[in-house]
Amino acid sequence: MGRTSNADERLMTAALDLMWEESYGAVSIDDICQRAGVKKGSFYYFYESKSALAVAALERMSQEQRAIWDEQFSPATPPLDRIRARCEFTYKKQTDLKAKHGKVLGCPLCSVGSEICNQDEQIRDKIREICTRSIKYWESAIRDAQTEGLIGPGDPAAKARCVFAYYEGLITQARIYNDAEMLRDLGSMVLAHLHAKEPQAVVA
Amino acid sequence: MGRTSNADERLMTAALDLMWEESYGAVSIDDICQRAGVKKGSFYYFYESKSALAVAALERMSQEQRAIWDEQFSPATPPLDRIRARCEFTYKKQTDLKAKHGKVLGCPLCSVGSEICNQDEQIRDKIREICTRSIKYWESAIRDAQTEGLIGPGDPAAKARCVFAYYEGLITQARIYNDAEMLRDLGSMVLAHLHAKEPQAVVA
DNA sequence: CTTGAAATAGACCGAACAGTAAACTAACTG
DNA sequence: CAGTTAGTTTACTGTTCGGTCTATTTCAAG
Repeated sequence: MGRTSNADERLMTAALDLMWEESYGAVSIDDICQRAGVKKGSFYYFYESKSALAVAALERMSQEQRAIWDEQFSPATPPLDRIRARCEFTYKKQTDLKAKHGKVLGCPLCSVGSEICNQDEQIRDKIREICTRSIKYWESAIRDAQTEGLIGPGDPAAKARCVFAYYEGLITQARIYNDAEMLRDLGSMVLAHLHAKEPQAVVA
Repeated sequence: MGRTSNADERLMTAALDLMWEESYGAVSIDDICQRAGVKKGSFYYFYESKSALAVAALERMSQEQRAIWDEQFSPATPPLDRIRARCEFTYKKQTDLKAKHGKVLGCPLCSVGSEICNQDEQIRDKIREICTRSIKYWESAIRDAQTEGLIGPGDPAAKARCVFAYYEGLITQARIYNDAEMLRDLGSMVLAHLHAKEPQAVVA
């Protein structure tokens, strides 16, 4: 009944893209509407605020990425290979984004999260939720690696939080310095961080 | 000749505080003027824009911190102790900031840098400059530690960038999760990252 | 004490902003 | 095809924003 629309999805796409490229605060509702090809009236028909749209857009992104994460961190894959796969994917993705936008965009969880965590509770909570969810992938890989004796002992959850901080920290540096090549050896760097025995044990 | 004023310094203080607490984009010139007790006319007498003020405020902060860095990373101190001192200082500072503001504020270089690096070239360049400068402290400590055989070989500059990314990444996580206790063992975590032989080799 | 430079005050402007209201259009449903 | 519902459009509001302008105040040097 009634006419159909995908304006809500176009708005999510536009909002995520814009706040990823620039920042949450630098993007106005008018900007989002313009990029999405949606009029302001329709915006408020679907979302009550920019904040609500951001929450929806982040959750959608998280769900879209889920299959990729599940594949990369498949228990059928040797645990350290999972980490390497994730890191190589990230390097490739940041490289592609730079080719497309001329800028390294980094990770919106980190850039937007750090920007709004003291301003907007809804977005902050959603980002925390997504981060916590993704740390579970790292944690599981670390636990499996420990079981196989590939890395040393110690609380896998704590190690996962550290690896996540390192991983996101490097991506953030790549954004600030606009240099995707800082992520070329991301896999080796992360595995070295975990004290994993490595073919090349060079890069710190 | 003419009257004197410290309004320019009050503006720098207010601007840094506000964009540290919230974000660059969330703070208006009016907000800064109000907190500084300065009228808009005076603002534009001293600075040509919010961006110019931010650059000045960041540079001033960097200069004010310089003595602290020089002391913590004094070549008279054993290299790994320098790193530990810096990390303990950071933990204490973030704890104090949380007690004062009710929120973990993290590091403005990272939060503001990640926010505006694709928007404002002046601020971005200033932040890169300050980051690059502070990485030199880490690099020198790492090189000295290598000389003393405390950590393994490998390009000290690259290692320093990694440590910096890890250090800032952990601080960013503490901001997002509003949990200063994530930084309690910052020193041990950073030293473990560097594969330094440690009294307690537990935390990853 | 005078004079002029340094600094302040605050009114003002236009643009951009978030948000509203109501008329209008398209499509499915019976 | 008539009615209903979902979605769209546009014009409009009041506010906040960045930025300007000019009159005024303060102070220190001559």
